[in-house]
Amino acid sequence: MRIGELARRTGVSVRSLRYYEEQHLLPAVRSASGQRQYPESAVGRVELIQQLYAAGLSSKTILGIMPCMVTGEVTPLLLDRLTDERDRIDQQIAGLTSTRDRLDTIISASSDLMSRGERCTTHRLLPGEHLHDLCAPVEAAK
Amino acid sequence: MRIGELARRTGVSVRSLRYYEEQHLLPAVRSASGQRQYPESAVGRVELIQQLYAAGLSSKTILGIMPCMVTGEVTPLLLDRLTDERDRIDQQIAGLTSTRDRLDTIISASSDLMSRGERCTTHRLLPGEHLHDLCAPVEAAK
DNA sequence: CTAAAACCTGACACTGACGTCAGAGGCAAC
DNA sequence: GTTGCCTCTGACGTCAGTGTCAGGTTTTAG
Repeated sequence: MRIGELARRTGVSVRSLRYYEEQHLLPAVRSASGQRQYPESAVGRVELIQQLYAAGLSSKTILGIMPCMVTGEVTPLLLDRLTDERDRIDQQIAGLTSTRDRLDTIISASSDLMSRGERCTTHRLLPGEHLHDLCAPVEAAK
Repeated sequence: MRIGELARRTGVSVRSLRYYEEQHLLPAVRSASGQRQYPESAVGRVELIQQLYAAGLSSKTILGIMPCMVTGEVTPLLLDRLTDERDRIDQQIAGLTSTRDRLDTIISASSDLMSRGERCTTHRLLPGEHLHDLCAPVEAAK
């Protein structure tokens, strides 16, 4: 398969695929004329790369854990890296969940109040202060 | 409070605080000599900004939803924005969870095998292919 | 055979949230 | 006053992943 088809099938730009090769994430065999040739398995590999990118891993980090997916051997070092990343993602999820809940609280309270025709002006968003304390411009400091 | 203290108390760099002001996320009152003065409430505000940044919101997006936290009035438009962001975060969490599970599967299986002194060489990472299919360099294509 | 479409390399542009540096002024302690 | 730390503005640097363009070769369709 050539690069254009792989791009179409994965929804990833040709430019990105070349970049992945540059980062040694997606090796490609070259035809006599120098064109990149990919096997079927490249589709899944690109999707894996995209997923890891979406999870906030850098190309260097992906490269670091790729060997275990390439050779199928999981050394203790690789296992450590995988565990580190998993834990990082767990933390990220925790943070996102907390942010989500915070937004959700506002959304529920607001739509609740709005449905009763009231204006939400006193709901606490930040600990220890009321909404209007956040009004710009910030007033005189201590 | 001056910028240095705010930086220390929030763990955010002075540069970032100035950047937040530039983005109209964190207004500051100026002393006669031009130095920024922040009220106590700025601490919570900075933390909120950081949390939203961590959730992947851009400064423009944060600015877009900030009014409801500033004026305390939640217009239907703002409610829409909040809901959009909450939904986006939900999707992000879903993606991360799936990635996490994927890593976790590898981790469990590998440590399992390693504890039995075996080498993990056939565990399926990508649908339809075995690990060693991912070996670089990729072999001849169709 | 020829034109269009796809591919190649190399390079520069861009975005966003900062880091960093230069040069200048402000402020408290001694 | 002067020493030393804090702050100011302005500007350029960084990083990662991509977009985009130029100028040239290869493949494919008619």
